[in-house]
Amino acid sequence: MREFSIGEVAREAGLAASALRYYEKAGLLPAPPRKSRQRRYSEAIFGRIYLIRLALEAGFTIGETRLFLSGFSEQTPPAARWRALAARKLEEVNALMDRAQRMKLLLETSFQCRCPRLEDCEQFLRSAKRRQVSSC
Amino acid sequence: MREFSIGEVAREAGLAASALRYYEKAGLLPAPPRKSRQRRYSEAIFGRIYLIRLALEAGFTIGETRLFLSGFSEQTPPAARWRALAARKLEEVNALMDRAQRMKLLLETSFQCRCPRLEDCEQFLRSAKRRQVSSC
DNA sequence: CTACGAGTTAAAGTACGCTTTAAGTCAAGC
DNA sequence: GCTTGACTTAAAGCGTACTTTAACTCGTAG
Repeated sequence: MREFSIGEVAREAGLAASALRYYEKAGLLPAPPRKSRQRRYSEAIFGRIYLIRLALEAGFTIGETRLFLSGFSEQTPPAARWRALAARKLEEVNALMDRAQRMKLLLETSFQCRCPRLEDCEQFLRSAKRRQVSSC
Repeated sequence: MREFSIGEVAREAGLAASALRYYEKAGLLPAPPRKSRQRRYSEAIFGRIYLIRLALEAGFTIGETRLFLSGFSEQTPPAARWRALAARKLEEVNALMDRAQRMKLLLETSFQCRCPRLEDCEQFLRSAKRRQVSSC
């Protein structure tokens, strides 16, 4: 099986080598064997990185991602710890989606608003929240 | 019209006084008149704060929020600058909603996954992305 | 007069996810 | 032997949105 240097892994995974070292320090990646001090990764690293990116891009923090990864290896089926985290995180996701919704509404309604004064627009936005669309 | 100290405003708005001073420094809030060095706010401050929180909670940065606020006062209708910002921001919102979706999917599918080994779960999650739900 | 509570400032600290820097190690090519 | 390029480390830096700290100024109550 092929071995990869940190630079190769970084290139293939689309990350900076420094990010990989950071993940290792943070306990997201295992410390790989070395050849004359340099890290040698096996193909398996890419799967791990995929999971890490999935979690991080999904909005998990580093700590949560570590928990996420260890949630699988420590117990079968996924630990209660991970389930609790997932439940808590689902609430956050819902808040996130609300936020995105509000953001969209803010953008769209203030885009529509032709009020000359800020104070009027404030009313416009407040009522847009309630009535979705109105006149100003 | 009643006047408010920074502490009163903070209490009513549910913010820290330090946050209000921070907003002022950042150009989000106008520098209010002083009474023996202390800030005295009028009722109008609450509307302004409402807009600021709306924008910040919607995911705007401080700089964007400043632009958002000044977008109204400088021109009528809202400046081209603000429109450009809004358009750019709408793309970000869409990315945000995608992210929230992915997050939800990750949480739900990994919640369902009973794989003993991380590597299997990786496959599970990968395929979940394509097929939405499958067996593992 | 003195102590208290609330306000003032500039500057430093916080958390997160990295990146950048400085200084050094190592194998390969000329 | 020397340069080149990729790697190594620890530590500092970055951007965002604030908070905290330290040292100070007030007005009021006792």
